[in-house]
Amino acid sequence: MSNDESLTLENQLCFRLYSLTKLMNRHYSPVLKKLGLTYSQYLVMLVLWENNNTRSAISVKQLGEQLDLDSGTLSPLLKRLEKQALLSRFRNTEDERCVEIKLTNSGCQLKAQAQNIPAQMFSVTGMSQDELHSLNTQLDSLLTTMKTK
Amino acid sequence: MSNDESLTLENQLCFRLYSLTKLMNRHYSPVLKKLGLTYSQYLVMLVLWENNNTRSAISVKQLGEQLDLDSGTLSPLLKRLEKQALLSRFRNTEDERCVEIKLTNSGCQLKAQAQNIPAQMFSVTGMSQDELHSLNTQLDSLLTTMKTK
DNA sequence: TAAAATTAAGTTGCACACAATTTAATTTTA
DNA sequence: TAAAATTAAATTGTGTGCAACTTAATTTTA
Repeated sequence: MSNDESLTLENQLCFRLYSLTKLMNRHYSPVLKKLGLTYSQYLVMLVLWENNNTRSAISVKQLGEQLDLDSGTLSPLLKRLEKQALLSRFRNTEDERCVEIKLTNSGCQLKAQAQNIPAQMFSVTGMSQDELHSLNTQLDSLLTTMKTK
Repeated sequence: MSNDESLTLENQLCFRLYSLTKLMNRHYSPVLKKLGLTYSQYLVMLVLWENNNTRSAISVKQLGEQLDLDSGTLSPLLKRLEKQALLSRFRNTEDERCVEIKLTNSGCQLKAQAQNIPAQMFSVTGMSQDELHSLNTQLDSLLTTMKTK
């Protein structure tokens, strides 16, 4: 491919990822709005639900590692979720630099309302389980490569 | 897969797309910074370069259709590019509702500095041309499906 | 152990995305 | 053709992402 051809929208993997991410967000938004969540807030809740976080806590730093987000993004986002009473934030007594996040009961209960979202979103893709799995594998390998470069 | 398993980060296509888009952006940013562009601004410039836009103009609406962005995003972004003297904006005299965008000479000249970016980014993916083409095809089909639902 | 370095959150500032609204121009239609 | 509807940009407000910086706590090291 010539330099000139490479420099077009339709030849760019990145534009496809960018467009798909926006499109995904637009499909998630109306569904998540019923739970009072944005997509990023939903990701945080996924991590907390996954760890059955009502009992044990997770630090902002750990959350940031799992979601690949820094405190500049997470701090205000977590404050909004706290204001909605979905989680609570408190300083670790052993190490006062760390802030720990715990689900409230209502944050834990919200999980029930989210149970059908993955299936709903899967149906929007129009893909088979096999196609989805294959695409996930390719994207994982790309993620791994790009993280190390 | 159970509802509970579906509701985890690692099982979500969307999280992969979201993470990859952010990762791509982090690889583009330092490269684009040398040209004084953000990734979104780069996309706009790609469309303008592609249409050899120094002579013929393109409306904000057309730009928005190609990039899937609305005026709420494009209007301030285009103003910033105008301030950098990369493009000019003027009302269409036939239909005063429309604003037309034209590259300036310096905006057109910037293309030369962008010529090697696609190859540079391709190398970051670590993929072969065949793998890239295959992934692009899969993402295109997903884009098409999700746009119509 | 006191000073220097590191670490974790939080803050500030900038640039998107996008919903919702506003303004002005054009087109439709009653 | 005057009123209603539509269209194109721009504006406003909210919520990310992230770079750069600040603050406070902890760890390292000289």
